[in-house]
Amino acid sequence: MYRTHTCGELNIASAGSEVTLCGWVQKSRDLGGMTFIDLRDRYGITQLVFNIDTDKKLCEEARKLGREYVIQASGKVVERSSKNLKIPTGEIEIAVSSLTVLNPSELPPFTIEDETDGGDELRMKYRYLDLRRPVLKQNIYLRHVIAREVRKYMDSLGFIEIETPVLINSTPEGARDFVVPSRLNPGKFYALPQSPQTFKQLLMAAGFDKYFQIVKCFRDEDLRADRQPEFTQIDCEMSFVEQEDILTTFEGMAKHLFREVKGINFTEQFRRLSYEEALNSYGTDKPDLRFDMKFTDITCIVKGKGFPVFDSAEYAGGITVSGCSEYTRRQLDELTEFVKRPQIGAKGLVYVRYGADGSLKSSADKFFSPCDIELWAKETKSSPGDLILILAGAKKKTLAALSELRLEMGRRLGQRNPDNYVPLWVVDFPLLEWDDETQRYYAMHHPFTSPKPEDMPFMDADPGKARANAYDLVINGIEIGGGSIRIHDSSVQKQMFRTLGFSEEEAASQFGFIIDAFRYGAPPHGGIAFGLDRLTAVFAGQDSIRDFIAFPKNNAGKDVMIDSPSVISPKQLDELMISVRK
RNA sequence: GGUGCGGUAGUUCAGUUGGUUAGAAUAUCGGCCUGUCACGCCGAGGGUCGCGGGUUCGAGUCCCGUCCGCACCGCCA
Repeated sequence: MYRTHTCGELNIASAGSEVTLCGWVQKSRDLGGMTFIDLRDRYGITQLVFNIDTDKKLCEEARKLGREYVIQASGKVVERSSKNLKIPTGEIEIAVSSLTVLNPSELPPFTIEDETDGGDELRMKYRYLDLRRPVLKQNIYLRHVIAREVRKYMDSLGFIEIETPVLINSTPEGARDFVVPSRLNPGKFYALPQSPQTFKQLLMAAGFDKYFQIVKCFRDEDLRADRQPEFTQIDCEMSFVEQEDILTTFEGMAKHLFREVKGINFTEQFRRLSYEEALNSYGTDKPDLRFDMKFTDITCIVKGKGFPVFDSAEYAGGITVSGCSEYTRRQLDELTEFVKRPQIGAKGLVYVRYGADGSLKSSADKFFSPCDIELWAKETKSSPGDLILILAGAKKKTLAALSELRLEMGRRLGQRNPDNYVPLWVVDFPLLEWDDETQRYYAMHHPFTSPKPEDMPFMDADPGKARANAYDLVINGIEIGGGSIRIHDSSVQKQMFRTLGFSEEEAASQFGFIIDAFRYGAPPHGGIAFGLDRLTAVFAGQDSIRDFIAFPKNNAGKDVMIDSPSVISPKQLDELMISVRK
């Protein structure tokens, strides 16, 4: 037996007992006559002590131990004469009587500490060392706990976890697929699933009325801090349900997770916003509702006064920032620069300072009378001490820019506290989205999403107006999950394919199996999928999902530790009947 | 495909207007030290300034190109 205890479990109650611990040398403090060693494992740190008076030879050996040596130490648990109350094991130490080096270590390229001296790039290259750091261990553990609690909750409701295949077919809709050549079928390719969407619907047709799966999904698109080419979904589907059933069931799951993982009890129902409300009030379909700062549409009242910027604008909207009327010229210039960045793309920023004394001073005073400005202040429900920020231009772009500005102001006012959680359902998404480039409609969610029955008449006349039985769960401005009630009626499905511009043949060749299946009695069904990586990051109050994945990819989709992707041998290419263009 | 920021000691960074031998912290190594826990004190070693080219008497610093990293836009049903 290598060890009797871990490095995180011994305390004052264990004093006097003989124990054996294994772990890594985190740090040694050599005081001359005595040497202290912090021994680290997954569970914590326990101090070892060596005294030259007790055992000179052993003490000499201890002095030679380098960082990250793997050792085994036996001895007696003793109460410390000077305690460290910062760590759980800080009241005791091990008076070591025998020491074995299980494996020495070369000097690691960065320090294995929470406040490491290593940069991102280096840490990614030596990810297995990075993962030794307690902060990262906690992240990975948090992910495990969330997955465990998901399984507990789902099981308690009678859901069963079913695996679906990873080698499937490419479909042209949606994200780019990762493809895998088939050796047995030369010239043919599998694709990795972007989600198990069609398979979970087939499971409904098969009568598994409550399915879930914690499953890897793959999308060959550019990466972001919150987007990886392979990521994990909590994928769920239910039969004989309406939208309300899904929202209730999975709001329950979210509440269960908040309670069990974070100790937060949500007693009230989560807020709900329609897609349209979300867009008009916050400029985005995933608003951060930790603070309000709602948009006010002032297009009508600012037009026709001779200010060309406003007169030519399709939309003008403002936000009221409380308590910022004293913003300096420099701060306002900073905000102007912020919205003019190419990523945001506003042409400029109009502001009104509503002084504490009731005075109104705007950057467009030239064109507007005090009366006009007063009307703006009234319309935006501003009061003395506030700052009103106004953007104008093309509607879609301006709403998006104003949304970014709103988030920036929320951040500046400290209203985006990561320990505060505000979940939100966004509902009534549009069914379709027009694409200018290809001059056709695309399914906003996917082509199996059902239209709202009352919007069916739009399908032929004005498809852009049709709303879907689709919903997203948003927490603190992060899209955590989304789903829909699916189409189970083959005539509706045919109508959908028609609206998307698919011929019967195209629909049959791409989705024939699901169309076929639905001819044999598919139940009404719907579902939802949550991003486990994002959910974990949000629970830890972080923006990037990379530190919640044991072995993530970098910005360019590479794993720098194993140097992937890489070239394959001519022999392999030959077997796959593939030639690579030079 | 595009925008921005960055690349200097093992590591994290500083480096002024282009000017002497490129610095600090930390890590490492050696010495001292019996209650440390960010131990302390003394000393030492450690540099292809990402790479290539250009301007200049002289380039870490300016210019061009290129590679790499991060964030973002496009993209992500």
